[in-house]
Amino acid sequence: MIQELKASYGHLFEDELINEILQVGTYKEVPEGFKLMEIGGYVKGMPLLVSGVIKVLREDKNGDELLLYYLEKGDTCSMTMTCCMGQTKSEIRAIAETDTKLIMVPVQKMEEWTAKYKSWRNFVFESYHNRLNELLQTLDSIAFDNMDERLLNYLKEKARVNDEQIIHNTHQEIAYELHTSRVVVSRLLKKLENLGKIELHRNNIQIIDL
Amino acid sequence: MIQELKASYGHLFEDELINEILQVGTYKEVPEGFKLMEIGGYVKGMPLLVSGVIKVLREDKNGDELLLYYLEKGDTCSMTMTCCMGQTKSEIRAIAETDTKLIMVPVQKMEEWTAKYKSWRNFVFESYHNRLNELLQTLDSIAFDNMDERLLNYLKEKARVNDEQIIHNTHQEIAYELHTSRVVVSRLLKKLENLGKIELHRNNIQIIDL
DNA sequence: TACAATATGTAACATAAGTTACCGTGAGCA
DNA sequence: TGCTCACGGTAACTTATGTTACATATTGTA
Repeated sequence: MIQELKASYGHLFEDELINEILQVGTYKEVPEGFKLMEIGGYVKGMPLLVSGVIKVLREDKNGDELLLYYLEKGDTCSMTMTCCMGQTKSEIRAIAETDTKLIMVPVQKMEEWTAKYKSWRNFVFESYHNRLNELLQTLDSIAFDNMDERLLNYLKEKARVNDEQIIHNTHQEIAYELHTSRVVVSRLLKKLENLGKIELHRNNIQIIDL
Repeated sequence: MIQELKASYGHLFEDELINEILQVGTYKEVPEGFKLMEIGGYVKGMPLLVSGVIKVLREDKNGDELLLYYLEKGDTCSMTMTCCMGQTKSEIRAIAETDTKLIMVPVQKMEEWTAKYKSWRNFVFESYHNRLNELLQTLDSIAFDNMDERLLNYLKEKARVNDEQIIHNTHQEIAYELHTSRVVVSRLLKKLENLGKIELHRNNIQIIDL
């Protein structure tokens, strides 16, 4: 755990803080698809992402989903932080997009360290900053872009976070995360294929040139 | 200024912090329509809202706007906070919805007080929490609701923050904040009038029963 | 009063997206 | 092998929203 921590957070945190994290934090490995946080659930700890990707989702009245953003190495979940402080329930769902390694820190420490460590304060504020901006970008995309642009962004982001030129998802799964229907996704994907930007295969999409 | 501050924040902050704010803060009154923050602008201070309402807007590629949420008495602008810390530019525009009284605090103090005062930490975190949740609600509305529902929510919110049953806006202004066209707003407003929920007049809308 | 500017009403049409229905294909399994 | 099922392709249609155009009404003001 110590190497993992230092590799991802060593440049951010002073040694003393690293040591505190080692003492109270618990190391966790979760597989792809693992549900780390459910809507309405209470938050027991704050996750420090060491490797892997976590997707953060929002749910509508009918139980359908919408992808908000991804968390990556070095990130933490701001939603979790706010929930910790206020003792309120989670507003979002978090699911491991890939196999993921993380360190869970008890919520009480969070406030303590904010007073004690400047590096921790910076980390927390920067984290909020990043998350707010990601949320704004998602909002932009939904408010201002047509579905074809949103789909394009989705494919780009997905390829980026997974570091792969093949998207391993069915049209139905993509439709779900974009909060639209499978038919619409198939239609737009076919357009992209005709433009030579992608190649469609069963259960996966090969990215040619986005 | 001291009465204003104590009235709005006295129950939140300890006396010592109140005194510090009085020493370094500057009291400001701005009229309706005053632009407090522009997109791309750098942030000089953090606003503590004493009275009035501030609307926070996002801009698209064409320069058109979208209302994100309102700030009210006791609120502060999380975006500002994150910008202060990171020395980055503003992602949003903030405009006084009504005549507004506020106290501006220099950005350096922000970090200092986070270490020093537990009440300030709580305030900052709660503020983030509220803003994140408001942003999520806005996103829900845009992603999941039809325009008629969004319009209804808009009218309700507007009536609430201004504490008035009459909305003093043209259809064009409403369309602008909802990021749609005037014709669409007129159409949907007329529907609401036919349902007996509102009465339409020139330059204002009387709310009957939303 | 006459005029210009602004606000609103409304029709007619265009387009993006959602919906339903049905088909063929390929993968996995009995 | 043959069956089932998930996946993807596509047509046909509906609906919400955006667009263009024009009429009418109100307000302020020269």
